[in-house]
Amino acid sequence: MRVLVIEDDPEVAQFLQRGLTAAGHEVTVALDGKRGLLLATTAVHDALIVDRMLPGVDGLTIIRTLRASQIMQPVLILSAVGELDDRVDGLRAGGDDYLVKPFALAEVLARLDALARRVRDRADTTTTLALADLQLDLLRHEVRRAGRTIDLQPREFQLLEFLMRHARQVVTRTMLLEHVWGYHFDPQTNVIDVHISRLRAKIDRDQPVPLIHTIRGVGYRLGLG
Amino acid sequence: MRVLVIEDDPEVAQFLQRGLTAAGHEVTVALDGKRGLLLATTAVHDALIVDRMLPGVDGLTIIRTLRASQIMQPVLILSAVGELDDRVDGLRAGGDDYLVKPFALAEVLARLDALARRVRDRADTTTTLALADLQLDLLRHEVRRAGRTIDLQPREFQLLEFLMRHARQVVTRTMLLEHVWGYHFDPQTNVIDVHISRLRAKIDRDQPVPLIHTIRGVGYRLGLG
DNA sequence: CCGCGACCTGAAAGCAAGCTGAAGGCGACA
DNA sequence: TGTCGCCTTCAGCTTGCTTTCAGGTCGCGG
Repeated sequence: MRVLVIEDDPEVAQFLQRGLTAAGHEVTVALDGKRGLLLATTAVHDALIVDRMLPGVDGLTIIRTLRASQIMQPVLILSAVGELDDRVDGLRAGGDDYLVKPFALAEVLARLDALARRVRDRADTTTTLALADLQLDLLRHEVRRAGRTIDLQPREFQLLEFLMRHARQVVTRTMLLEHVWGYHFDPQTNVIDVHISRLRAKIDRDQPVPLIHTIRGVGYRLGLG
Repeated sequence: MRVLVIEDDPEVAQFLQRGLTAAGHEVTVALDGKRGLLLATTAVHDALIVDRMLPGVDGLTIIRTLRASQIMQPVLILSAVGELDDRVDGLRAGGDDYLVKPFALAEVLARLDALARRVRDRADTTTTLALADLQLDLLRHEVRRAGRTIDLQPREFQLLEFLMRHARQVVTRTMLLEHVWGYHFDPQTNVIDVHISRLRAKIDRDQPVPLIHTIRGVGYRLGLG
């Protein structure tokens, strides 16, 4: 699991990083809210651990901002306060679970597992695909990037859907021809290039971070980096 | 009201059974989770009262299982714990209300009434569908847009009803053929186009905002934007 | 009980718009 | 410097919209 930890106390941050890494997770740490928000919106994570009190951008503000951008990764809130009212605020802001300092590493891992399980259950009714700030709603047949709705042609939609279903993987031209076009041969034209180009113009143009990457000689990859 | 009580403590169970029966309800008691789940899925009840902590199958698990099977009877959760985390978990699992032990009989009855009322309200609104300024009254068989009554042919009414029941979602041609026409094959004609056209003429013509949208190559979507 | 007419439905045809894919020239990466 | 990929243009074709027409059904009146 790729976990983003947003925590200003370097001691706690390191404790989490070590513990989670030891448990087999991939951990990114942000030491302030601003940086955390940036990472949360631009990089892909399976879960977030966010401190309630942060210098600069407050933890709850981060969560609200993310939820407003339809980023629905599970969030585990950390708090030194532990008062009930605070808990309610946190959960109301869109947090999924709450943990009061001091906490045992085992508890963090347990709650993280619980969150992941819940997300997996939710994913059974796969009606929407998401990657960073890009999301595709199959039921509504709607694509959004950074909150803005994007109109796609049928072929473009199919193409993007396939890319999103194989997010972060390299997708070869042959795979695309087979699954998006239904061709089982090479049409000897540049259809794919053309549609990737059109998709880029709609998805990546005017965006700070491109999501469609060319792997020269191989194919394409949808993702960050 | 037919109430199913799932509670392992025989004292509490008997207390509830007596109290509810005296108040005119029909009560079934299950003393463990397994038996409770069986009764909940096989017999008809108007409401459930479920203990949070149960030997065998946990109370929250019962609720989740029921909700997953689309059993939407109102559930009142009982808990000896009374901590906030627990409440949140319970409500998130699909419970409708929460009661902390020890409780007064009057309170149980009051909450049960509240739940029943909520369900009744929910059922009332089922006779009418609405989207933006368009509304469809199933009982009166009447359609209004922006306050003006609109005459629809039977087939047009069926079509609109189906679209409204799937508002904001894409409805494919196949779905329409199956559910509005009852065809399980492609009639190879443009019936759908024709009726959509007629419906548009009545619903969307002379309106500033169209509600019926074409998703090229897929179907149609009723909604704004 | 039969016949007429209004109305509803679904098929077909013509039309318009929108989408797709082929080709060519340009740019970038190795 | 050569190869691979990108972008634009354009023509053809698919898709969907609208109108017209004919068959069928229901209700009413003779």
